[in-house]
Amino acid sequence: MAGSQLSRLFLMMGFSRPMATVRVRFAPSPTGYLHVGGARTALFNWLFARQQGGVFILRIEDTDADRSRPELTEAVLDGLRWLGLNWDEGPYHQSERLEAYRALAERLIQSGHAYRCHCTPEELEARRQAAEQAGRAWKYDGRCRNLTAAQRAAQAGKPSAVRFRVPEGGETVWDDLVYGRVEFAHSEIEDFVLLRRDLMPTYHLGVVADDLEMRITHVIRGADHLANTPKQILMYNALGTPQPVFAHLPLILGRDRTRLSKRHGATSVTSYRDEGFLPEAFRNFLALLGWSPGDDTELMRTEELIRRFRLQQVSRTNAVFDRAKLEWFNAEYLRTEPLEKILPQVEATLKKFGLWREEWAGAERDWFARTVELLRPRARLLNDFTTWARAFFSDQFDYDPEAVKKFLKDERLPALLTQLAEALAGVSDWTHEATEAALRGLAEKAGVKAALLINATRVALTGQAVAPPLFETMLVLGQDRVLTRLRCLIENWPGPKPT
RNA sequence: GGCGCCAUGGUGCAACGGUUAGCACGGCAGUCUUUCAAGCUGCAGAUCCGGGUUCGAUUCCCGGUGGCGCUACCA
Repeated sequence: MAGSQLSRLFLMMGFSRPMATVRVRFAPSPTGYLHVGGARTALFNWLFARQQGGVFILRIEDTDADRSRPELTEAVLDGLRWLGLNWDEGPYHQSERLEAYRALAERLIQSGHAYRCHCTPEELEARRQAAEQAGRAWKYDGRCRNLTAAQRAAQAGKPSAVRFRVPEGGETVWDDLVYGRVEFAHSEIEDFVLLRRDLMPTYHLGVVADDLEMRITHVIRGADHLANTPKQILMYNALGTPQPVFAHLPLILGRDRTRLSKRHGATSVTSYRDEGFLPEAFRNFLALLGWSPGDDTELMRTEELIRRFRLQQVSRTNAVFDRAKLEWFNAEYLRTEPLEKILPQVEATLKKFGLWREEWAGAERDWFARTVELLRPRARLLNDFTTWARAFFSDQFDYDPEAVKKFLKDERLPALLTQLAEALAGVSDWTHEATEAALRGLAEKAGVKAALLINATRVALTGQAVAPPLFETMLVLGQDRVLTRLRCLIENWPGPKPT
């Protein structure tokens, strides 16, 4: 038979059994921007899909009309695009599939797995309060669970919600790819609402209907959904359909160990983009929040992440978001990525700050590349190119007060720098060697340390106390600029003047 | 409160019955140097507590404590 031949073929290829194509989804609700936790969930889904040759689906869960903001969908997509998490299907919108959810709810009523509940939200709230005041844990009391035919008929046509009929005894157990065996007693699960009285589906209905419809094989989502899982499994059982594999991800916390939120600073991943983080660095950092390849490897390009990622290796412990480490990753990528991959990103950053000049893409392309190469070992964020390294791309820059204080305090400097400008003006071949010889020669003649001149000149040329090695800096700035900036500093001397 | 999950230095991860408990970030010190990074060297710093099981527990079991999550006609 063809099937068994196929099985044998898979066995020969090293697969234990022929598996259906992996299909995973990221299903954000557009109630906010793409935050770090959501981005990590999306990343893990994406890594798994890419590794398995599967399909990564994007689904927008926008059934809460009060809280969903359509324009935020675009913000979420924006974040995913920045991170390079491309999706193969979608984005699907739940708001466009309302009929399907209503039909599924009806089907569950027909099969006896769900029922109409006529309790109003106000009544429910009152009973909940009463129970809590009496010190009892509230759970829907099942008032409408077993109405007689006559009672149902009396309510026919009136607004009602649809609730799932949770089995009375027993428990639901599943084998989570991350958390292992997890079980919940049915007695702990209330008859949850599937369809609201306004006919909008709740999360549970929408998720199960869509995961079924989209043939999702693996549900990879935050551990905050752990307690939702038995409800959904109950629905799969009621529908007589196989359930997907579940893999829950530990949560990402802020420094104070509470859930990451606005209080902890940047909450949207695009704000990290705006600060000048590289997407590949951010991805690498994110991948290591709750997962490790099992050894000490940390720097992993995307291909390696895809190759080594294992859901089974995902940790069960919540992780604290460590900004300092993220910055380290970024600095590392800034220094070590192939220059061609960095240049366009520096270009985009300069454009964003209005410092870009078109000739750097044309005639002065080499100059631009050399300059970025010179600067990048000391940069931590892309934005450093427009702030700290501004003087390399613009003649308009300020002297950092700290630099002035540190390196321009010697009263002899105005005179010395005047002589230095003269000496440098006389250099005919503008090379590292020639400029260095001119400066050191002057230092020796004047009887001062070369470092005094070097440090002061660095401030003159860059406005900063920290910059690349001076003679390399002179080279990329060129003779005219160097002389101009030296004279400019002397004329506008910000340090102590000779008495 | 109930239910669930988790617990290795400040942080992220290793060690899945036997290691002087490893790596990275961060911190500190030294080195290099033309400032600052980078690099190199070194230092400090952890198995939540208590019981078991075992020749032997970070590891397995139980209890406690703590943290987090859920507890909606939100997702």
